[in-house]
Amino acid sequence: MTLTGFLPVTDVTACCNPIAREAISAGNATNLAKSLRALADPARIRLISMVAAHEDAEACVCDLTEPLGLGQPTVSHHLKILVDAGFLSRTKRGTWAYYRLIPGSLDSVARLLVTV
Amino acid sequence: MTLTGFLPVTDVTACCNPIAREAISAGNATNLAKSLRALADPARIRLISMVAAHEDAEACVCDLTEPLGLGQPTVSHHLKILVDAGFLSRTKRGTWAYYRLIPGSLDSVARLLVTV
DNA sequence: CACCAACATTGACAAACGTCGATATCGTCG
DNA sequence: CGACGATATCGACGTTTGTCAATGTTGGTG
Repeated sequence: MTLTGFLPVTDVTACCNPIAREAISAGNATNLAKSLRALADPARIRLISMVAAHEDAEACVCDLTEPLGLGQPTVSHHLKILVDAGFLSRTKRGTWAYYRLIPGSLDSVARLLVTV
Repeated sequence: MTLTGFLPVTDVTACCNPIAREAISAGNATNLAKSLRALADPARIRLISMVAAHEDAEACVCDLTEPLGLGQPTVSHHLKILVDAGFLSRTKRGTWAYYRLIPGSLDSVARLLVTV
C-alpha cells in the first residue's frame, strides 16, 4: 500500500455498494484503502477542514502553514497528496496556489462506509 | 500518529460537526485520523466487509484467513486493530473467536466526512 | 493427564510515511 | 533584467506499518 498511484476518489467510489452490504473485491478494497489513507492523517484532515471552512471556501498555502504549525514544504506535500487523491483542486493565480474541496469527494467515500 | 491508543470510534465521532462544515480542532483531527487509519488498509476493509456480509453477520478467524490470503497471525493482528478502534466486537465461544461489526461504528465516521 | 485445534502474542525485517532543511521554479515588481 | 516572494521538489532522517515464522495460551477431547 503506497500513497502513490491514485485513482481520483470519485472513480474509486463509483464502483460498489457500501462495504457492509456485500463483500468487497480485493481490488476495490485496495482503491478504497488508498483514498482512506489519504485522509488518515491529522494534518490532512485539518487541511481539508480549514480549506472548506475558509473564506470563499478556498485557501492558499500561506493561509494554512501557520495555523497548522508545520513547515511550508510539509504543507505542500500534504496538499499534493489530497489533490492526487481527488479531494482538493488546485488553481494558480499569480504567485499563489488556491486549494478548494472538490464537491462530493468526501461524500463518495462516506457513501461506501455508511450502513443505513 | 500511531495505531495504538485508540478511543472507540463512537467516542471519537461524538465530538464534532462534519469536517467540511467548520474547522476541526487539532485534537479531534488526531482522533478522527486514528479511526480512519484503522480502516485505511485493504486487508482490514475486506475483513470488515467479509464479517458484515458473512452468515449470521459474524465470522471467526478460520473463516477469514483463507479467502483473505494472509497468514493467521496477520489476520488476528488486523482484527485486533479493528476491535481496538471500535469497529468490531469479539466474542469467544469454545475455541473460536467470533467477530461482528459494531452497529453504527462505520456510520459515525461517515457522518464526519459527509458534507450534505 | 496428554494431545490437538483455534487463536493470540512476540520478535524481526523490509517498505512506506511524516517531517525537515536546502534548493529549484515561477510569477511579480522595481 | 535582477531581486524577491510564494510554492514545489529533492534528499535525508527517524518512526510506523504490514507481514511472517516461531512460540504461547486456552479450551475441547480422548
